[in-house]
Amino acid sequence: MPPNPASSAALGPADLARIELFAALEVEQQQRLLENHRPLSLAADQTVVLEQDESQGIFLLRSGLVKVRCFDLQGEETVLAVLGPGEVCGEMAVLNPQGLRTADVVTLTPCSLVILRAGPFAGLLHSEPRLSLALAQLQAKRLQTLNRRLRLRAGDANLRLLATLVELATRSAVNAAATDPIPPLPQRELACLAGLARETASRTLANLRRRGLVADTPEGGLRLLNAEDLRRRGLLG
Amino acid sequence: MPPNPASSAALGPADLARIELFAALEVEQQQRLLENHRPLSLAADQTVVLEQDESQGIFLLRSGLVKVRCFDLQGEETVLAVLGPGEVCGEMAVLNPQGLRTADVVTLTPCSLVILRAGPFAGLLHSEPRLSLALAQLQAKRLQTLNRRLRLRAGDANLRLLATLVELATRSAVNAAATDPIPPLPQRELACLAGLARETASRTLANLRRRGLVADTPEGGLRLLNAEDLRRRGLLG
DNA sequence: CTGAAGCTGTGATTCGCCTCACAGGGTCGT
DNA sequence: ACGACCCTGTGAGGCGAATCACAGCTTCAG
Repeated sequence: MPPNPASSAALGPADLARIELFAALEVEQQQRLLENHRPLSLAADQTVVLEQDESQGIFLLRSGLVKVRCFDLQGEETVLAVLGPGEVCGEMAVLNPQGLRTADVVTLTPCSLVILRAGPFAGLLHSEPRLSLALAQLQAKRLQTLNRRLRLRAGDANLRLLATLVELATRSAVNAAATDPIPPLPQRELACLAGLARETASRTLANLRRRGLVADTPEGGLRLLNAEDLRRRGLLG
Repeated sequence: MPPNPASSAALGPADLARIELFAALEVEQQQRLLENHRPLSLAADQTVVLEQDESQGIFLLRSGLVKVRCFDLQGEETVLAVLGPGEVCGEMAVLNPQGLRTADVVTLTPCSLVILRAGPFAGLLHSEPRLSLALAQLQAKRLQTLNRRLRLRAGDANLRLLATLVELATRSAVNAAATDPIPPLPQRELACLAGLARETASRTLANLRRRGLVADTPEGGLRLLNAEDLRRRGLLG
């Protein structure tokens, strides 16, 4: 599928400046990172990068949601992160000496993204402390959200599903709130994100609807209704 | 308790060179980091840093094991990481703009560690790409082990306990193998690390002993016996 | 129209772990 | 020596989620 012309047009330093990782760089440096960039548009449920893939490249997500996942030996899928507009992935493969991918990235919704060449990025990483420091800070943030994820795995089905919905809502747009709408996703996907069986997700969701904590949107998605309840559960902030 | 003179003596650049995070630095830079460092010796089960503590400082672990943990709203403890000799902690608080600690650090065994001043470290971070890059790489490694931890939470009690024992064994010394001995820890602690009830840890451990996968050491600790079995379960590498 | 395939809801059953309860054996202070 | 305390092992019961099974619904291709 050819890239969407509307989304690939006019990509410039202004786009990078909006991305935390690159915000501190000089315009000229941002220009260099943008050399030979390639736009990429994908439908939902498409693989962006494969584990063990050696293809180098930094992915900027312009719109849509993706999940970062891996499989254990029994074929069980574990979701490591959900990324939304303005976020970056693929930067860990550049840090890794072997340059191997350590996880899959798969679209949850239709996505528009941009691939930057890894070479200039890696080069700049060695010469520009602002970039490597920003990267370390990005990783620190990733560690924080992963910590949160780990904590939530101890909770029951309600908590886990709510936490998943909060994550989806807050990442579905830049500066999104927990009560912003969540794009339509199959229950199978929600269950997988929450680490639950599909049937349990269905029952739990029905439960949340009955309690007035979640409602369906006209578009077929979901919306969290009770921010106060979420705060009480420690799912905000 | 005063610091152990034997362990606090003669700390110099050679010590830092053995620590991945600082290995790439010039000797002169290492010297600067060591200015005003303080040694610290702790018994088992002592708190090193408190969550929300604003005290700045980088901790180098010279010997012993510590756990990094946090609590959720229900008072449940979640262990985020286990660190051993040669590892560093506290560096995330320097990256964090507010400088707040995001987790507790508690000793599992008697520990000898060194506290570096945060100021010089933070300064060097902004001027020396080798340091900030090494930090990003350290964070990347942390993310990897946290990913593994998250995956294992999906497994059953046997897998989780074995994974915990592997982690303890491999971190109990520099370059330790999974079949190296694990220092004595109360079952309560093992259970907490594995995310299990104490009784379940006891029963599961009995099970592993019966199957010849684990044995007690004369010192009161444990030792993993069957590396092949661990490999089959995806707990090595 | 019709059948295939995917999604959702729901019951019934099973299984694993948590919880409660308790007993025996160390260690320590007094 | 004695109790207080913590550690370990083990039994019994209950609960929550996975699993199995299926029915109604939509979508879509032929």
